[in-house]
Amino acid sequence: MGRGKVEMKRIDNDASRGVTFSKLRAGLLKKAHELAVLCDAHLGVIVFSSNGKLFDYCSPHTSWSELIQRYESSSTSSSTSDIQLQQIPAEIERLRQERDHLEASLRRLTGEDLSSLATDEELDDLEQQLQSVLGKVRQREDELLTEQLDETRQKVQILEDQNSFLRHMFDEEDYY
Amino acid sequence: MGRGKVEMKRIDNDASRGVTFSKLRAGLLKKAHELAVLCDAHLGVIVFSSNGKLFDYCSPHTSWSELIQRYESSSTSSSTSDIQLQQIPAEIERLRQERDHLEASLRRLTGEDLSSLATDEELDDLEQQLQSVLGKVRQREDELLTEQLDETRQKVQILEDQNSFLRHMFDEEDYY
DNA sequence: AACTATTTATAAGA
DNA sequence: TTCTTATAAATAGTT
Repeated sequence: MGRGKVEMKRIDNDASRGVTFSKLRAGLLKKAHELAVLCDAHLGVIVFSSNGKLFDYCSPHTSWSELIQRYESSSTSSSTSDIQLQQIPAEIERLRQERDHLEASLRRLTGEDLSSLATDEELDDLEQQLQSVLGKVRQREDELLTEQLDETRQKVQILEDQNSFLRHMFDEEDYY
Repeated sequence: MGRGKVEMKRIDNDASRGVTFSKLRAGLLKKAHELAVLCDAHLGVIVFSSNGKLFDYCSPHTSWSELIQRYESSSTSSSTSDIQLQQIPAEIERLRQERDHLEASLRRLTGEDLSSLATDEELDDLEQQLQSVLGKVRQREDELLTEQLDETRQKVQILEDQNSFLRHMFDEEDYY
């Protein structure tokens, strides 16, 4: 990509290898981010330059320990005999599934992923649910307003009493 | 890159997200290989699709255990070499917090915990959000109806054609 | 799974 | 190093 093609082999010249490294590394991490965001993938990239400097990327809502654990459980069948250690990954997997499920519910409820609701009936249910929540919200707003009105009325009452008292005192003073 | 720009947000449609995932994943791994070969870098990429399938790349003359070890010693000053055991409790904690946060968001959005929204303004924001989702849902319902109408009209067209053809055949038969 | 109109990445030059 | 620009490459929408 650029003014000319490049052969797929190590760039000999030290300086241009460094420059190209910076450019390609930036491009790679950007692409990684795009894949993560657009496709909702969990991913990570680790890069060491030829002189040992580290660069890395990890998708949102992901961590390297998650990636490495999932990698190991996907690619190898562990033969560890330690029961406690074996139960930890199960707990992690349970939490991940719970999280993924909650994320999906949230997306549905915020209308971010309506395409997963294919039928009239499902959409109708969601509409009902939203209407019901909207009703609750409005009711809560009413309550809040009523409370505020009550408070304010009480204040008015107190102030009127004070006012009347002061006026009375003032009137009495006039007699002297 | 392509016929149109794409917003940097999760692709809602399941099918196109899958297609895009395949394309972008292939691109990412190719770029990773270019960086490794051209610039003599040691690098690795791990990708999990949103439905949990694993893909990975590791540069030539490199292994994941090497990358992880170097990553550990580059990014932390810890001398323990087992990244997994060290980070498991943190990972569990991270997932729990993420889950709790999602649960809280969901409760707010379903109106189960409106008492946590104390001010008029917060309630108003929620009302706005719900209205907006409701709008999207109704729009989606309309789309669905329109699609169904189109399909049905096409069926009518096809049946009318067949009908007319059959009628024609029948008429011709009468001549004999 | 192919095709192409476009967008994006980047090699070379300044 | 950073900016520019011509060109190669990737890919979004389409078939």
